[in-house]
Amino acid sequence: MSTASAARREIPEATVARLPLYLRALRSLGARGVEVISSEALSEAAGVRSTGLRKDLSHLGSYGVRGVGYDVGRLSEEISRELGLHHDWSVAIIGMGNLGHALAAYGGFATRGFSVRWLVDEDPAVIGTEIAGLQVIDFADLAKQAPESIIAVLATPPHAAQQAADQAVALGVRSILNFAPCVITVPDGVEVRKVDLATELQILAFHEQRGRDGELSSRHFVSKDSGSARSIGATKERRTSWGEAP
Amino acid sequence: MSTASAARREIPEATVARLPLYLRALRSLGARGVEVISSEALSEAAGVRSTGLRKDLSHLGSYGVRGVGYDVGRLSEEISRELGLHHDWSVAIIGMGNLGHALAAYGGFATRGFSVRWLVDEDPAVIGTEIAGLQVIDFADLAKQAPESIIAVLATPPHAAQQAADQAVALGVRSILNFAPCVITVPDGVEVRKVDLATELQILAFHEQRGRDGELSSRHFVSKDSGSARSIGATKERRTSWGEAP
DNA sequence: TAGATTGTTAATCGATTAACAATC
DNA sequence: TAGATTGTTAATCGATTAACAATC
Repeated sequence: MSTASAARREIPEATVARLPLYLRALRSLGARGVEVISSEALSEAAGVRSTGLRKDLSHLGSYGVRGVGYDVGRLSEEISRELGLHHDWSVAIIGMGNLGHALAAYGGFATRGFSVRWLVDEDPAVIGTEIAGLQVIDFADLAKQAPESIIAVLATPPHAAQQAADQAVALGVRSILNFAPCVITVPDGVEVRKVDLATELQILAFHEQRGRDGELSSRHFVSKDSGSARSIGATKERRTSWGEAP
Repeated sequence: MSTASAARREIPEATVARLPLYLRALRSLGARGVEVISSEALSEAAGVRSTGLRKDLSHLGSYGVRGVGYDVGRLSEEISRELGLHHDWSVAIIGMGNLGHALAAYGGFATRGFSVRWLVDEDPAVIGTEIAGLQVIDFADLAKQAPESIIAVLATPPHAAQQAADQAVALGVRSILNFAPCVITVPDGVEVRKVDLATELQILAFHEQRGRDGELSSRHFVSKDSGSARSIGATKERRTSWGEAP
């Protein structure tokens, strides 16, 4: 399927991490009927610098038109393809506590290429119950039902995370999103990304503390990671209620 | 309170982002009765390289003893102080959908220096209800009750996030953790960090796709961001059930 | 053609790693 | 003293920014 010209471009890790932001912005623009957009405007919508955006996109190839900009639909397609979103990914959520429960019901995955298809727990009191339209199963059942490649979302308490990760890996899982606030160890070839909510708050606390102390020196708190604080004047559509989760 | 020697050390952003990981590992070690630890062992528990750990700690000062290691209690204290965790931070969660609900009930904040004290929504059907022992209030009430410095956790749907952020900022909030999958714009001096769940999955999908294609070239997927995939042989305590969230 | 905007090259900046001298 | 381990300096690496030539 891959042609000779498909020599695998190396895409910098920092760029990969931003592609989803561009895609998100493009989809939103597309939904509003925007068909062509400049790097300047797109970068603003994505919360990055235009020069960085162009550099990032240059790693994918040349999909823009000088003097004009980028075709929103075309660029969405190309980024989707690059991210591997042309087929849907199946997700298993492991650990049905508060967080696992919320993630199971979270609507934000389906719209972005992921189907939550399995909910796993080891507590007999939870197994068999229905959450967000799915039956909670145990690992043995997951092994039977999930021969294909899946992404595991770990939402167990920390003391159970390593064991759960081991079981997932034994099933062939090679991508894990870890919400448990602990380090998990996996074999080579398995990728782990982590989201630690309290860690994020602690980083904010650090800056807030520094900020108050150093008030008079009038620093600017332009965080590296968050990025979004950087851009000014981005789209400002408002209104409506927010009873439902993001 | 600050002495002349308290010339404000600049701590690199990358270091700040890792301090919470060190603290987490130290607390866990301390709870197990470990009193002294080498940079080598601590780095493994935290999922980083020992050389990086020492470099990070050197920004805080010299709290280790050559030939011996670090005092677990002392280092915990110093990092806590550096992060501003010697007083508890108050958190307001904005948006009581699935995710906001789960975050309100999430036990992992309290143990790490944060008190969730306010739950905010604008839906009259939700305001006044009780979640995790707290009454849901509206912004007007929050304005009355929260004169002090607070951290806002945004868990609204994307279309409502900017407005909610504006209202929070108007109340004096200067630190925002944004779970809504959109860019929000804030004035200088306000810091935003973001957590986008679908984005994390898309980054994993990218690597998984690459991995399968490039199988024969036997790459190693050592992600920059996740870091935890790097260390091998870290602590492996197991067992017990995981009915509850992390 | 003139104006706009991309894609790329070069310069800067920051973060990681390696090496090792200091010192317990 | 000998062995271990920190803290720091220098080298490498990668990511960001600036500048501008290519070109629609």
